[in-house]
Amino acid sequence: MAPRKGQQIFQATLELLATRGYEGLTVEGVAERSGVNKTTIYRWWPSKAALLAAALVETDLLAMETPDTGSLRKDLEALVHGMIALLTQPPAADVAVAALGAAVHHPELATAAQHFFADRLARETAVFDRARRRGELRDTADPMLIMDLLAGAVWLRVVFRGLPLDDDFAAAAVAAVLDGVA
Amino acid sequence: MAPRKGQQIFQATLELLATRGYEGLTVEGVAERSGVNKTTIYRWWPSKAALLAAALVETDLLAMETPDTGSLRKDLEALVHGMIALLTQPPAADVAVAALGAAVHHPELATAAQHFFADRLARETAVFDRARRRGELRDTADPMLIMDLLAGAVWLRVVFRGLPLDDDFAAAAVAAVLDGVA
Amino acid sequence: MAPRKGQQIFQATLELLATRGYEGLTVEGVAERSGVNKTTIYRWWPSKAALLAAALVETDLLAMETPDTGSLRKDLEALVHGMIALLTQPPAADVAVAALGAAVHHPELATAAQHFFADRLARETAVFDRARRRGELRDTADPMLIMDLLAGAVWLRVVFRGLPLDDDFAAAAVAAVLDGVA
Amino acid sequence: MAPRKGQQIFQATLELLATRGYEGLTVEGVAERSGVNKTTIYRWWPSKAALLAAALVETDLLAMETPDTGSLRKDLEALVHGMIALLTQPPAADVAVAALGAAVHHPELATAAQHFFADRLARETAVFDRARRRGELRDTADPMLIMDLLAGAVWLRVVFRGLPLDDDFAAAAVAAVLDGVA
DNA sequence: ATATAAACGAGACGGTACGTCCCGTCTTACG
DNA sequence: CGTAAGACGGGACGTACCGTCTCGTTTATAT
Repeated sequence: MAPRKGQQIFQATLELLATRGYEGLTVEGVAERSGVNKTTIYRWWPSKAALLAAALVETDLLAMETPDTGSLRKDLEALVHGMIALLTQPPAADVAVAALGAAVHHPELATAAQHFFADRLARETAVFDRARRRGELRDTADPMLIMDLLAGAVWLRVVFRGLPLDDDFAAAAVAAVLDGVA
Repeated sequence: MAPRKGQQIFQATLELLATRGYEGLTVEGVAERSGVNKTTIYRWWPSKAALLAAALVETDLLAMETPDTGSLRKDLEALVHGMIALLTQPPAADVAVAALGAAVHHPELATAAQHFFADRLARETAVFDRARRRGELRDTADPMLIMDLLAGAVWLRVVFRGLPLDDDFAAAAVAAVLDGVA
Repeated sequence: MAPRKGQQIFQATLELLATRGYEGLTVEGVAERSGVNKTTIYRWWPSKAALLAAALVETDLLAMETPDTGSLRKDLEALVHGMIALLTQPPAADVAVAALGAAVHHPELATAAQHFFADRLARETAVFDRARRRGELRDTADPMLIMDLLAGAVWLRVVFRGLPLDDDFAAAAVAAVLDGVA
Repeated sequence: MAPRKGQQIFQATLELLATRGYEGLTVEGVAERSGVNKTTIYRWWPSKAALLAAALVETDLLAMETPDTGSLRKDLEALVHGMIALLTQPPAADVAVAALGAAVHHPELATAAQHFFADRLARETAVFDRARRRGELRDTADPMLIMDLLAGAVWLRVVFRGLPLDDDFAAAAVAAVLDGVA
């Protein structure tokens, strides 16, 4: 259940998204770039957002690695690092930021975003499980909350505040959450 | 330096944004709704994003109150509460989420978002100053970091995960940051 | 040399022509309505016009009766009557007018129209032969011319002038041609 | 109330109609050929048929001359001649036949056709008035009927029978109507 | 009865044109 | 003489059919 040139279409979709942004991503542009007729795209996906969501599912551009350094602090710093890279290092950042930004406005992409974060959390759980076994984490600690604090801060800093993030930020953020600020 | 029907234009802009979303917000729609010619809008603002940025500056829909409960924890919980309300309670939420979402794609709005968060931080600073005076906060604690962790988590939960947030979340998030999870 | 569901196809063709007009008659519509795949239609007829031409050949919706009242005048009036009915009484009129109108633009249908009128003329010849035997017609009179004058007038009135035609018109037209107006 | 390049649009419309037929007449084609954007055409005319109707009203390609030879027979022969020319001599014939053929299917064009024939009849009336004054016409003779017989026969012969028409036809047709065939 | 060929259905595709929406610019008339 | 109405070129939208193609699956007939 996929068009014959599905890969070209997805690739063109992500390329256009990365280079021209979400509003510059047009079905006509994708069609031209992927050597497919516009009709074919509409035959398979009802909207630009649905097409992009499908392309995002297929790509491994946004894949994450699950760190396992032996220390929760280091693992979390690595995760924050990965998040920073995801939102700042081209070409993944162009895709990730634009797609997450568009998810605000489009249900199909919102769903994709939910899957994206749910999938990440599933992998991150391993980190917390190991930490808990090592006694590095309180029993009451909530992994989703911790990751949302950290990842949310990265998003806010990078996208909303437009500030650059360095290694120190990762360390400081992780420290704040692990050790508290009071 | 403002058109005669500036208020109607801004109001129409925010109404359209709230009801139809960012993509449904069109210059033509604003013109029609505010009884002004499209040309007039283009004379004063170069783009939809700039118009919206201006409208956001003028509105008090997104204003915040600075809590002063006598306790940092309570103050932070109140701030998180406010953030949750901002992103979930209509009509402010429709405007705030759409505008912040669009800021990802549009420089003018990104600038507005930066001002928005800078302005909030300036007010929040009072909370931290008081807390520091009361000895509720380490000297090394970074207010901006703390607020980014908390506000970022709210954004991520509400917008990217699509999850509802309640009072417990505010308390838990503040506790994590204040007390640490290790 | 006909598809298995030929009758359904022809019926669907004429139905669509009658209800939606020539432009609303589409191969896809015929395929759907007749429970046949679009490919099958294209296997047998090269175009919409060819399909319609074939359907018209098969139908007896446009058949005529040859009058024989014993009087040329009465016979001609009956023929004019039949022509009026053909162009004004549904459902035949919907098909006949649309098909003849389309014949202007499409060679296949033009050929069908020529056959249609040639066939009618062959039958009408009997009327004139009898009249000539009865001495009701000059030797020099040209049956085709007479019929073209009468039938042409009906077409022009009904289709181009959009006027309703009644019995008096038939009588007056026949009188003009039989008796002259000078 | 007309677009700035109205003349170019009308000209392109009639050219395309003449060269490519009614179905080959496309709004996009007219737009391109007349150096106008498609949007502009839709701004002024709701459909292809309406555009064509407007173009036909403006053109003098289909204008007729009113003969005045001093004899009804000659005048009528001249009128039939003109009708034959209108339906057979390019470029007028391409436009006239296609437009009248399309009038069968489109209300706007049907209206235009009615005006066209009504206008012709108004001019032809002069011929009949003169003839009546000269005593060449019975008092009961109906000009519209006479013209419909003659013009209808020309249409039927040329378009539906696909036969060539010569001077003899004009003479014979006029003779039949003036003198009768009985 | 069964092979075999014709006919068919399913459905993807490139393509053209449709008619619409909105963009941002430009012309023009008027107050 | 500047402002505002609105006409304009332009790009993309999403849709409808077109006519073509490939590929299995019936369905009849002719051994």
